[in-house]
Amino acid sequence: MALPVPAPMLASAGRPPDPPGGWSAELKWDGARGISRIQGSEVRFWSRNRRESTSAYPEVAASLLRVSADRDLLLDGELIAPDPATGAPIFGRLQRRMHVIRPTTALIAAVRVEYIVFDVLAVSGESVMDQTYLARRALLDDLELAGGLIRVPPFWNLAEIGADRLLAAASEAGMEGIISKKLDSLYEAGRRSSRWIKTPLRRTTEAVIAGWMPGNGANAATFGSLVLAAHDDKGSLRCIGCVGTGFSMSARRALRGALNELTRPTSPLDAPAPTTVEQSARWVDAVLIADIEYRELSAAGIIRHPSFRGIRTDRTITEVGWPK
DNA sequence: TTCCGACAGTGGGGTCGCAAT
DNA sequence: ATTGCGACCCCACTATCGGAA
Repeated sequence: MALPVPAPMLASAGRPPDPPGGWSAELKWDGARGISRIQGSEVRFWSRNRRESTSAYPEVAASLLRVSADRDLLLDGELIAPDPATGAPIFGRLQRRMHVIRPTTALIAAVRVEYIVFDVLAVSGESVMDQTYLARRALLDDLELAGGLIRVPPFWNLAEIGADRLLAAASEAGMEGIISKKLDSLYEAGRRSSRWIKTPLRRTTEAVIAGWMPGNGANAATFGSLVLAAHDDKGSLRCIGCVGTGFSMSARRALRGALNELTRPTSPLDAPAPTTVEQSARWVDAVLIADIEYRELSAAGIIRHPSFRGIRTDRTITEVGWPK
């Protein structure tokens, strides 16, 4: 009988382990998690939430079938869409494929998808999740799956390569960070484990607080998120997104008090914000400056994965330039 | 009839705060 | 004191459906 498809093991966030002895490290791929099962001539994919996604990636399934050579396998990895120019995975590109149930051949040709296999969970129908990561990686290498749209990524001994060096290399290659994995750890299906630690590369910027969005539940009395803005290269104050995380409850209350004093009826921005913001925002005078941490700027100039770090008092709003 | 906007669904993610350990 | 998990948030993209053009 087929093994039930496990939910993937998840990494907790944090700095790379120190001391680094007994840990491996690899690059973090910006894509969508994919558990795959090869059984006879059938290949199927499941997402992080165990929703089947096979039909979205028919060409990847075909490629995986060719390299699997009739072995019964359960694999864990990441589906990515590389930038044709640099090879670095671009999440936005993958999104053009992710939700398309029956992609046309034109779409498949336009947006190449690759499967990065970084773990093996079962061989010949037998679970290997109770083997160590080091042992599973050895098994994975023996399977010789690389080829076509299938890649088996390298991993390093963290103590030998050094976290700082690998992070710098990740940044250089346009990757989203690194993942450290304890070499003797077992596969903890469905759990966010401290034996896998993801260290994303993040940037910081300053942003003008232009308003706030109402909150729900515990945040109904304060705010849901802050509307952020910055000056573009022409000096216009434009919305760069909203931040709704990173505040303690006491910071939320204090900020809401300060925002009440600054209320104004109209937007302080020089250009309209995105529709959803325009519809619900409560505007304030543009005088407060927030420290923001984020992953990257989207194509539309909106910060992705923002979190609030604090209020800056040593700057004036004219100094707040476009995030880099 | 065609086009567009709003909305839901699914993917990715970050934190806080409290209960359980 | 630490850890796990639920409850809040964030952005982007596609699919869908109803109403406007």
